[in-house]
Amino acid sequence: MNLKELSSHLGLSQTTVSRALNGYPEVSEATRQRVAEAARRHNYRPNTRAKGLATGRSMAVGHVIPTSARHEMVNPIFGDFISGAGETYAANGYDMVLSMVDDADQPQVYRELKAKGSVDGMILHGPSIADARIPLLRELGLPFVVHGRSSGEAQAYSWLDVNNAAAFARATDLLLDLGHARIAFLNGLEKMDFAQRRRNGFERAMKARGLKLDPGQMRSEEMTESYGYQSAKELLRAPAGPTAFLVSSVIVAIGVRRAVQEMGLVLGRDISVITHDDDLSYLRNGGEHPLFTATRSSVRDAGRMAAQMLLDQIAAPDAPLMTRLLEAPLLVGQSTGPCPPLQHAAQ
Amino acid sequence: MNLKELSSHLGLSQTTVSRALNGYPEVSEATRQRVAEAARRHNYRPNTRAKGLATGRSMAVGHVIPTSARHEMVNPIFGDFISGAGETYAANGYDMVLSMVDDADQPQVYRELKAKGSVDGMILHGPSIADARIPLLRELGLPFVVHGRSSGEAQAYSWLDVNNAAAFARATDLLLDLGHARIAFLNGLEKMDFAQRRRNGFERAMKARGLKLDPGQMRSEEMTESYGYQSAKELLRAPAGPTAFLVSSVIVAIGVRRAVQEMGLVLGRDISVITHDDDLSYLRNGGEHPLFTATRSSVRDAGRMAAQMLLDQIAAPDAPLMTRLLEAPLLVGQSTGPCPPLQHAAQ
DNA sequence: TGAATCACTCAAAGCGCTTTGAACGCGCAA
DNA sequence: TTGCGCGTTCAAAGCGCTTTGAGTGATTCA
Repeated sequence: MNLKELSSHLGLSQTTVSRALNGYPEVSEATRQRVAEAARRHNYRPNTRAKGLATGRSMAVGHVIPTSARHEMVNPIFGDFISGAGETYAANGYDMVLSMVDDADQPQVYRELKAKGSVDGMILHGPSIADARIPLLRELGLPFVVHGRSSGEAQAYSWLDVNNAAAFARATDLLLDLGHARIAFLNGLEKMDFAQRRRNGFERAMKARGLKLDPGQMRSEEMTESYGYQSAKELLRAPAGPTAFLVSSVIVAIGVRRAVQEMGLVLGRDISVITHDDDLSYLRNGGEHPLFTATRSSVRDAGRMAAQMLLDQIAAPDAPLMTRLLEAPLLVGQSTGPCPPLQHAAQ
Repeated sequence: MNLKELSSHLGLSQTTVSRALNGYPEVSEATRQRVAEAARRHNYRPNTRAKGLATGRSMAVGHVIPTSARHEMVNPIFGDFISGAGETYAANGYDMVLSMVDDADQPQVYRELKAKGSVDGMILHGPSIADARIPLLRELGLPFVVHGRSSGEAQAYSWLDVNNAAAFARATDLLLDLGHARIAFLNGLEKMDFAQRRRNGFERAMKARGLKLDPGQMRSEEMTESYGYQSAKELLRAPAGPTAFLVSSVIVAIGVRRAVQEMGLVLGRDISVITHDDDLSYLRNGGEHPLFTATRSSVRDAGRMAAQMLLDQIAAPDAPLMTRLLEAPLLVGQSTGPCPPLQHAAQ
């Protein structure tokens, strides 16, 4: 069922039918009703491609998800982020087109999406320090919103980010307040901007108390369970190992917990752990009394908001750029406690 | 840069340029070179919508991901599945359009994608028993491939599935061989077809040894960490609790592990656990000597394959339907051992 | 009464591409 | 010389929609 058929059915011109359906004022109310009714009855939906061709808009938003080809790794937060964003798109009649591509191929993909006219705007995921994609998107003239930020980018751009530095500083402060001094820091990959900021937060808090950093207790890797496990195991075995861990994701924290328990230690008593918690649906950390003490920020909400910001920007391209900084509250759970008076037995 | 501009640049007609770029034979080799070169220089990409309108194909594939609105839950395997599928699409010039919608809205979304002509085919995720979406898609006339199967669907359709029944029967057999008799079964939601099949495998293996099923030790829930934790905790506290767990996903198994350890028991000694392992990138279960004994099947590979099956079907709609059953080998890890002679202390 | 206004409707152009059917120029056989 | 076939190129139609600019008939005003 297309416009032509529908309008000949109704004995009206395509113009009138199109206008009736798109809410233009120069159509009598009676006709509009008649048209709407017929459209419903025949389950008529304007063809997206034709509509797009005529209007010059695609009613679609692109998400280019970076994947590490080396590890075949895709960050588990994307599912939830996209699910949140998808809600917003669905509510506004937008489609979401997804490309999952290796870091190296990203610029090419952006160029292509633009040249092919597949999308009206983009969400940029996983920004690194001085991310080259930001100037690229600006040059391409596609509206975009960055999930995260990119230090080193001079010009303004739209972004939505968690206040990672503040959150990790606060978390560090709590550990310090509890008497911990040897704090291991298991960060994400530090070419990622968010990881850099978390590190800054951690270092700032440590230095504020006059503590010096121990590079041997700071790591930076892709955030997997086994990264947490291996690191914790190694660090805890070493003499003068950490009494607390500051960790970048619940998945990594689960690995840390495994190591801790395997060594016969007790979480929250012998070893404290604070993690960032993206509030993933399948990995809920508990509500009132969470398992892990954590800085929490729902990545699904972030998806919803980022999508809305992008749609606003598409609707009003000349409106000023928007930015949004979300605070991540620190929720105390069962994984933190005062620093034990005696050093735990190494090994 | 569009066709018209490009061809006037070259002093050729749009016809010739279009044909040169699409590999038609009636273009001289010299012209083809010249055109290709110019296209490259100007970074020309045919506009997707225009091309789609002219050809009647959209060069896009739809994935409709079911989300449980109630739990804001999206199955964590989708990220990896889609990442695998995305590889295949990218290699073949297809886009992927994603809708994340509540179960209840699914039929409407399929109808709409068809009516709007947004996609040339679909992957159907998370089939339930007698899933109504299968007849719907058939009726709509869209090529589709099901990830999983749907018992109760009479007519043929394309699918790609793991042999869940066999895998879970094999896993159960191993536990029984190790002397376990009280085996708790933490299944996924049993309205899901895969969960039903896993249950069948489990029950078949139990009955084959003349064991009767204990409904009190069989559960069925959305596969979260806390589901595993809560269930294990409750079951292990009860008198005559299980000595082994058969579990539907690594996430759930992690919850079980937490409960086991919290109760002072040792995994692989006091309590055995076998789980299904989708080989998620951020939750690798270890290669040679895995942490969990598991039936393993890479959901990323499944994505790759399902996507290829769909593209084949789009290319040759009249070819016979394809189906593919993947076996999931049982890899022995550290979470299984002989049933302990004495019952472990309850609580 | 005629002109101007208004509310509504329409035919046709155009979005950027593919594809049909026609045309063109050339060499070769008759 | 004509005629044919071949290799190559082209003009134009059409995909399904929006939107411009032009009616049309009824109503109002002078």
